[in-house]
Amino acid sequence: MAVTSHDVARLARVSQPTVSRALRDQKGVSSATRGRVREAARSLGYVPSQAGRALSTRRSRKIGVISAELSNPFYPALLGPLHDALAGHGYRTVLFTDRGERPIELDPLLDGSLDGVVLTTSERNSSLPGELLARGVPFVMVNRTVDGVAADSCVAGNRVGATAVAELLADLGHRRVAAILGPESTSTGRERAEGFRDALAHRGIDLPPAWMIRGPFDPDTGRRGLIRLMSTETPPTAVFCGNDVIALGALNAAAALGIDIPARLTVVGFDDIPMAAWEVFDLTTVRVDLPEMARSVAALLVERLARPDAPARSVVLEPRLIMRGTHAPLASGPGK
Amino acid sequence: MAVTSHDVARLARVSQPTVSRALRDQKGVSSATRGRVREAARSLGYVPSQAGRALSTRRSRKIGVISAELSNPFYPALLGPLHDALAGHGYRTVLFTDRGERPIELDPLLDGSLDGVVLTTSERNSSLPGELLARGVPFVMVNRTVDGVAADSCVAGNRVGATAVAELLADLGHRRVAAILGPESTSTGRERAEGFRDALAHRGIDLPPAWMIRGPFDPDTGRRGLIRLMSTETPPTAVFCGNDVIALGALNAAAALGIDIPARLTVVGFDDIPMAAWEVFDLTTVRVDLPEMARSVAALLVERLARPDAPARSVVLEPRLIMRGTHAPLASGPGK
DNA sequence: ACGTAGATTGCATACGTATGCGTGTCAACG
DNA sequence: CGTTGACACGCATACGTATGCAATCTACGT
Repeated sequence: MAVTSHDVARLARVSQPTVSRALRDQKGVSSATRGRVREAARSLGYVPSQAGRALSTRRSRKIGVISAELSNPFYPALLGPLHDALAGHGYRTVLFTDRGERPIELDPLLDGSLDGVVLTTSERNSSLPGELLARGVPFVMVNRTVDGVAADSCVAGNRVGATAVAELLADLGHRRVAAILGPESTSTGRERAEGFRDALAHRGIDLPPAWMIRGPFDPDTGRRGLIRLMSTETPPTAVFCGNDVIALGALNAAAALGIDIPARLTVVGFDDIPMAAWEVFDLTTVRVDLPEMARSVAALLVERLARPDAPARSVVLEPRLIMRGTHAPLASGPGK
Repeated sequence: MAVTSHDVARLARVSQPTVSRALRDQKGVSSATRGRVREAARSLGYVPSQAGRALSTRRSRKIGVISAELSNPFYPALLGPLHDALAGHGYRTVLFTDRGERPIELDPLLDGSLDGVVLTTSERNSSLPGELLARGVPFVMVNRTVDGVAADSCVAGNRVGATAVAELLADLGHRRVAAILGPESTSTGRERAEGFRDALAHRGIDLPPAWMIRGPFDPDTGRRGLIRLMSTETPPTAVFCGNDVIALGALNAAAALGIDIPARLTVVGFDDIPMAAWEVFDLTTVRVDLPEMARSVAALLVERLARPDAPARSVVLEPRLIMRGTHAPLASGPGK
């Protein structure tokens, strides 16, 4: 049924290897022959089989990317640029979604059908990097890292960013400050939490445990977290969210509760995903340059493929505060 | 470097074909041998090569899914369930993103490395279905269809849904009604537009061309459309949006313009993507059961794979109005 | 004891492409 | 005219798995 290079060879009256060489513009084929082969291939609608090629060359020019579910808007924001960056290096992206439920399926990553892997969802104690390392599968971690694994990675300056937020809130006069954070089991969750708490402490502001709420990086965490925080008698006047997705959830809860933002409550996020700039949110946040992160990851991976035994490298992207509309000075007036 | 079935065979002191049979639980292998092979495979960490398997069986158990960019929230909402539904039938999903710019790359769809394809982004005049048909690649169109191609498809009842919206707006007393619609070049764009216009006409309400704004199914279309509509001297009192993503853009513009929704303007969407239910939007819309659509598509494709020559089938999902907070009766009071 | 059915296993090969190596051709050069 | 070399091309084979078929073995019935 399918057209193979043998069919093309027969039509062009050459051998199959000559077809292979001609179509890939290798030298050793006369231009007359090349023309005949091209024409034959075109007229038959020949498309080289990737399976055959991969088997023969042991390379697929495909990169596996492990992502959380796409319904979490952070991941599309990262994956789009990543897809483009890899394409720029001639690699196709194969997406694997990692719903938390059960561990991700290993076989498709290890069976040699991928030239490399990008990990975006690793928990700090994940065994996946170790597996890949043991199998010799080149990989890069992005956004999150894993404890004690010497591998290429590209992450944001989480502590620096969180510190900047703490400074901002302190400068605005806030003293009753809370946080709705990501899981302790992720590097981003932990580093942003620590950076924020430490920087607040440095400014003499205490962050009581009850005001450090934890949950997955999803809108529901923000929603529930905010409801809990605001239902106490003396609620916080500012909330730092572990990422934008959590912050959007918090803003939704605020809308549901009728809480005026930023007049009554300051909310700050982290990442600056595209939706943060939407007018209904207008979220003050910490920008992580995701396109830059994507480019950086692609470059790291490509170099790793070229030199498998080179020492591991880590790239840290410095984040930047983006001032929008969800922060305000502490209301000094008559208050409530 | 990689472990092959030959390595396993050597260790288990059997032939390679026996390894192949043993690990796939075929009959004709004694349980003693099967045990030895299993153990050998386990101890070597053997993972069968998909490339080799695909080459030999001519099947990959992979389905290609063509989607628009993931930054458009409609697609994650459809792709998540679709991924699950296909997985339920034992198929893996391979994602291809179709940015409008240049036509999608054909070769990876035709080279035999996919058992089937799901099209989500077709323009009405797209040549892709024809190509797939000519090549004998099984495929199903979902959400959108293509003119004059007899192929399996699963779509929403776009005219019915749009009619329901028109009825609602008329019942609420609105007479100055506008629409911000998707591209005429898509079946959804056209059917929703026609259904809406016709149903309005049936109720004696005219939809002047200037109030039928067209654009891609993205937030910016909604944003710009609403700004244009509301900057006339007698703006509409209700706007129907071609899908939820456009509606969200419109709501953002309304927020930016300080337009009170629904008091001053009714906005209705189409699809009921998860974000429509977020409190900050609380969008009244037409629900398309995307999980059901996904299941239906998966079933259609699986049956197509089983019987390639069966007649084409079309499934239409009946939509349902979801009343939330962005619609209201026409303000009968003193008005502005 | 002998034939036979059934179970277990190996042999040979196919799938489609890529590549090392050998062969043939022809022009240029001595 | 013989030699050398470059060039174009084909032959053989490898990549890893699956499968039709033949071979071997076991057990059983007569």
